[in-house]
Amino acid sequence: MATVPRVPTPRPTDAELSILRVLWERGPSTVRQVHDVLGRERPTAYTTALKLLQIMTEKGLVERDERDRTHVYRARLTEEQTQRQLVRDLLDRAFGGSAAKLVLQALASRRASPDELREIRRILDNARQEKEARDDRD
Amino acid sequence: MATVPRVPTPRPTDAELSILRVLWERGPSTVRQVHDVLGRERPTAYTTALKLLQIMTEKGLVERDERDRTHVYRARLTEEQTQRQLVRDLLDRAFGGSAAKLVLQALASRRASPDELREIRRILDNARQEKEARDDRD
DNA sequence: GTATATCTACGAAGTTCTTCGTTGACACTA
DNA sequence: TAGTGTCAACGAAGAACTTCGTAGATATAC
Repeated sequence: MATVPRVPTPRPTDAELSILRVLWERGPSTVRQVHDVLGRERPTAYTTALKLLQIMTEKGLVERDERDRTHVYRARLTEEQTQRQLVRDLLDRAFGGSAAKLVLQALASRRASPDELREIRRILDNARQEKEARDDRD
Repeated sequence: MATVPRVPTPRPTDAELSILRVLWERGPSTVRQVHDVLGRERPTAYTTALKLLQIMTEKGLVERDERDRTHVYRARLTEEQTQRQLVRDLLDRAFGGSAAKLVLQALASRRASPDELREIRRILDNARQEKEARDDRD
């Protein structure tokens, strides 16, 4: 019986994030599968992926199914949850909590495509409508 | 004569970022001044700030004026440049390069104030106008 | 001038991060 | 069943990060 790690999951490190990306894309995976995907970008030893996944299990970043001899790992938080956590973290560490500044730099750092601009506009409209709904209700 | 590091400045660590925040706010500062500001949040030894600033000088994150016995440090990149770098980095590491997703999570992670929403709208309008200007020109 | 305070430089300890080799258990196959 | 391959576990090495103490130089105060 795996113990369920309490408390807030720590911010994933760079290597841990690269593993999470694989798990989000592939779904629950074995060490072998994770290692194979990572190896396409940058070859590393099998035990590197294994060790990382073991540590991530201790930290509560992933969960491990040990029923078979070959264990199966899956991300504990969704991609969106982790993204939100990372954004909040960056907001605090480097943007004084100003979401507007972060958006500004997001648009400046990489030219957003027209599709993306449309998408962002849609998000903003939704945010406004939600706010109006809240105001009407209150 | 201090050698000017030519490599791209590395991503600042957490402690380094907290020092950069002080330098951006105060402008060029001595170790003592940086240490005093940091100490208000979390007391540390004077030499901790000193060592950090020495390392940051080697990395090229800050520049040091050694003309006086008491050296004066200043951030090598502006706050905006660093923010852009950090956003780009996070975009690559966790968002598959999608600025729209990052904006979405920025709005979700911390309820943006009406002022901020207005500001973000303004930014978007500017982005659109710039694009139209480009299209007209081309 | 001597004592006191302040500054930089240096080294080192303790932690985390990343990588890998080795070992022993288990599975498959000829 | 002997040999080959795969797996998890473990330890350890090396780098980076963060913290601080000590030493030596220099300025300041009495």
